Amino acid sequence: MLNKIIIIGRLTRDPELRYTTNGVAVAKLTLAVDRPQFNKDREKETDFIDVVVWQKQAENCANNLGKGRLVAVEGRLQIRSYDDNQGIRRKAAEVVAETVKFLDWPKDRENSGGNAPYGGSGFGSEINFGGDDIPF
Amino acid sequence: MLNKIIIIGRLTRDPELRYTTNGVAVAKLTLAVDRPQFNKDREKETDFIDVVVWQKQAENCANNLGKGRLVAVEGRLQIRSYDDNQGIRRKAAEVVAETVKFLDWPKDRENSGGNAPYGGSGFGSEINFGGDDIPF
Amino acid sequence: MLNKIIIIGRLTRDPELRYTTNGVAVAKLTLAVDRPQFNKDREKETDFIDVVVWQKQAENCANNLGKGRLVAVEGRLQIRSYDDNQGIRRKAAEVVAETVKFLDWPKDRENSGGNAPYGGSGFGSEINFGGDDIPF
Amino acid sequence: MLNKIIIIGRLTRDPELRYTTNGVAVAKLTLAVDRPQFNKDREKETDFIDVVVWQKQAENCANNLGKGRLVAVEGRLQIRSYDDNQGIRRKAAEVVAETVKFLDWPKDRENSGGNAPYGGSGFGSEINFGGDDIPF
DNA sequence: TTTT
DNA sequence: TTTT
Repeated sequence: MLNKIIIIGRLTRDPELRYTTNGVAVAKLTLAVDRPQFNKDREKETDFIDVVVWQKQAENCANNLGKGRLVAVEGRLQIRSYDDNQGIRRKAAEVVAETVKFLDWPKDRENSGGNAPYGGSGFGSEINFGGDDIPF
Repeated sequence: MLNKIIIIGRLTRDPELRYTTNGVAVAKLTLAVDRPQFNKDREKETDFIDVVVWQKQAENCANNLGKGRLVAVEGRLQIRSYDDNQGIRRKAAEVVAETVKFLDWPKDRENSGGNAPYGGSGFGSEINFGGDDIPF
Repeated sequence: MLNKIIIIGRLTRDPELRYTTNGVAVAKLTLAVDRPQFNKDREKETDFIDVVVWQKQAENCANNLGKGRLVAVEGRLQIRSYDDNQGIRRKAAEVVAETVKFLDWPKDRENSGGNAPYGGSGFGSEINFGGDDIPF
Repeated sequence: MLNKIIIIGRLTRDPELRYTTNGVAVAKLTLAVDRPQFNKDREKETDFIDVVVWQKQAENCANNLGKGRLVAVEGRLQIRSYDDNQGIRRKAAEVVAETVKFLDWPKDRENSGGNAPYGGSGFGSEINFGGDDIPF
């Protein structure tokens, strides 16, 4: 019904860009997301979260991001099932990115992984009606 | 940079449907969102949040929702400036809905405000590539 | 840095309640979260997401929820590493719940997994139980 | 029922720190949150969002943030009603912060508005100060 | 396997 | 102005 995740973290490595057999770009990132550290005595804990980015955003990430970069990812949590090389059913979790924002761009020049996957928006669509105002 | 809100609440009244001069449907909902009540002695507190829904989703809401219905809204917080009837600059806050989910539909037959504002998606786009698998 | 997920879905089975060796209650839920279906021809796709709930909320869930119930979970995505029975390093993904809301309670009498930020959990509290592991 | 907002933006001015009559620290920030710009021809649009931060986090923000700084705020949208100086009922919208993350700290030394869920705030803590009002 |  |  609803599945929304927002994470901020740093890339543990450069993005990995591939293309599907249909020629669609897809990039894989891994984000290190530190957990809040309430107890200074305990060692730092980190979740390493795989992120999948599609299409133009994938190429933007591949071209503009690298290991160590800070990003915000908004997307959904996807649980994939697959059979490993011994034929055992395994599950893989990854975040399918809707948007990727670059947070530590030098001097913050405008910076995002490229929204609008279809040339459309999905969001903020109301700003595309040629200046229509809300009639209330 | 990022502006994402998710609220669950009940409609305080029936949706109000209008059309812009360009013929675009837009609905206005008000949601009563109860705050968590930590202290049973204190009276219940509620935020009444205005929600704006566009296009096909607007008509879906107008046709299917009514006062008292429970919905989940995902969108962004928009702060609009306007001049009141005395010429004083005022601010209005509203949530511009990206998606509206109907949560108390009888028997939960599939139920949403209608996504895909442009026929495109904006989200979950990766499921539209004709069955392409992630090549990792 | 930031790790926030919100999902709405139905329990695929009754909650499983256990206690850590330190006596802390922990419940495990699995949620079926349907993906938005843009193409009516494709079959419905669903993510099955494991959710871990701690303390009083865990007992509330165990006492009040059952298979098929609709809930909203807010929490964080946790990636755990472990060695399987062949000594191979595996990863498990689960949502650690901050709050669980019951959405289809009969007549919607007040309904939540039990918040109680003071002395209760708030968020991430589960990481402070002296090293208790999830007993599943 | 559920009310969660996450915004990333820059402070339009230095934080304003005050204390309630009960001695509780509260800071007010205003964030400029740029909307995604799908159409390069249209001028940039920005939402200016008021944020209220309580307790230790308020002092952390006042001591460490200034105009122009980039932050991520997680919290809830609060709609307050009040009477203006002409006795007219007005509404004010603000985000009550649960956490504030500093995103452009020099060299990213550890950096947050101060979480501390225990004895600290967690979420919604601001509603437990014996009726203290926001002193702005 | 991991980032600052 | 307000929902269960």
